[in-house]
Amino acid sequence: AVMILRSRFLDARRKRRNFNKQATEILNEYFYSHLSNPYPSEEAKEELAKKCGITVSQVSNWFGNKRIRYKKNIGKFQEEANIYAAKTAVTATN
Amino acid sequence: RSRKKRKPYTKQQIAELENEFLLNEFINRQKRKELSNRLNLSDQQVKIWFQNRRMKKKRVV
DNA sequence: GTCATTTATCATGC
DNA sequence: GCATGATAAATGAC
Repeated sequence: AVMILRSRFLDARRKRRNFNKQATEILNEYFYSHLSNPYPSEEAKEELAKKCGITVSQVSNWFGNKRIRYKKNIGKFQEEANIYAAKTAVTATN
Repeated sequence: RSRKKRKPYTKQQIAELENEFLLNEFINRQKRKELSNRLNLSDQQVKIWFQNRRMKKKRVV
């Protein structure tokens, strides 16, 4: 019983903290501009990690969660998809 | 062929798997069979558990 | 065998 | 009360 409690306490990686708004923006921009193939290469992950101020593993976690949750309920993310689609469209014209 | 649903193992099962992992990170067929039999897990499940466990160990930096 | 994934579950934030 | 990030089973490429 003590071991169980200790193992859970040591599992501090699970003490989650939300990413800041800027990092989420960057990740979403990449995701929705690569919606047909949302699998960033190792180099792309490192670049995203650097921009967002997080680790490569955290980038992988974010894309893993995003892909499955988007696939499971596309309707819920429709509004969000439109926002970033418009955003990338604007930057493309500039 | 449908994907098998992920089912978390019990504390008892994990405790015994971890204990065996301390002895040797690579389990042989013999021990694997006896361990899977004792824990009511398939031979494949024990094999996969050790693979994932080695990845987890590597991940801790 | 490793290793990037998929999927469900867990733990926390708010 | 769900959203979100991290972890635990399970699959598949290689």
